[in-house]
Amino acid sequence: MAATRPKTPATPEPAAPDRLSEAQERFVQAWGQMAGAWGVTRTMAEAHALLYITGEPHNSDDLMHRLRISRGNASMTLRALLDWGLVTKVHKRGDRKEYFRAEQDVWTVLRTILRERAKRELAPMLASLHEIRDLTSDDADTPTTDHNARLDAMLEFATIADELIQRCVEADAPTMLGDALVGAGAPREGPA
Amino acid sequence: MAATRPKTPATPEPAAPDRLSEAQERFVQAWGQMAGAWGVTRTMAEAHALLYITGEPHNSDDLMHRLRISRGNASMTLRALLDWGLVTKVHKRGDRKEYFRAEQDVWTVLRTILRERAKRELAPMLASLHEIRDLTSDDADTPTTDHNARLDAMLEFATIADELIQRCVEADAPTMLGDALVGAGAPREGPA
DNA sequence: AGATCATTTCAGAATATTTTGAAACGAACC
DNA sequence: GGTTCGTTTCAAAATATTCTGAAATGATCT
Repeated sequence: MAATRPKTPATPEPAAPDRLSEAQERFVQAWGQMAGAWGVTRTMAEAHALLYITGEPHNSDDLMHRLRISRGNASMTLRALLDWGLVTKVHKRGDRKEYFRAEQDVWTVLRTILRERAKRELAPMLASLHEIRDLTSDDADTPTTDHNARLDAMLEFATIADELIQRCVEADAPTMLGDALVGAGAPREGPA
Repeated sequence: MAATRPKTPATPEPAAPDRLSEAQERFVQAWGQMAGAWGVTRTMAEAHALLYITGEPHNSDDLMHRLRISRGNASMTLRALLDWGLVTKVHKRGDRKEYFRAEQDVWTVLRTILRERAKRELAPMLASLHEIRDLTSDDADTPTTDHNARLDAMLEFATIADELIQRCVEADAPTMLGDALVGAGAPREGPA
């Protein structure tokens, strides 16, 4: 029965390279589904996933073919990833093309994403909250005191979140979870 | 000069209710911009913001008018918020309409969002990663060892994130930042 | 300079997401 | 039973987002 080329129609045991490719492909897909969670487009996430899981630098053409996207899209996607700081340029001797490599440490990737999202989303939010708070700050009317309390709660929340992220961003990989998150300004009650 | 009704054409000092309305409106807008960060639609975020900042229960009609959305949209949005657990139903005596109130504690809101997103996004991701890992688990080929290492790093990362979120979700508000985040399984190197 | 190859740009096309509005449904009253 | 008022549903419309592809730009070589 068992032969070097079995006639079994349904793939019985794919060769190692095939399994690797399939694993890579599925990883790219899975990571692409998380795109929303990271606040990037699906293609950005897929491109990043490909660069991460292969570990190798790739150029625009590689992306075009493996992700089946247009040249323009590949260019824009890589530029956006560069802008986020999720990939870096790599030059290859004797090759005119530009290559891109993804950061290989997952904790650094997380810190990069936290930093960018805090900058792009949290900071403007904090600014808005402060402005809004000023609208009713000098008002002693009863109807606004409740409103102000709610606004202040949100403001404190956003501020703590900002500080927490700041700590994570500044920490180095191994201490991130340990040191960075401790004593981040939790709203503790008693003093002693 | 100063009179009970000054003639100045450009609004010099809006009455307190006006400033309150404006503050509410701007808060709703600001919160709506964070919609992407929470993984909900802009309208869901705006509706939640309105219910939060006013502190009062509102019905479908209130939402329609204050948010200028259709009846159908208001219904779907409220149902989605209920589904997320971000609002609760409130019944008013002698009123057929259903009212909805937003959770007032911001840390509880955060925990709710973390719980839902972990369930909807992280859990499927973890499942996928395990499946993918199995594709090349029994493979001793050199090309797959690097791949497996990267996949394992990602798997460990996602697992820790899941545990961390779990702790936050289970913690009660005041201890969330303090106790929940400490000792969450950080990848420490040396033992001593 | 001119030739060649890589990259960027961006208006229009393709997709995906969100919203509408009217009809169907349901629940509370008479 | 029927009527009224409120809610839900969902196909079609409106919007928003992402992608394409070809032309423009830039970069490197002879």
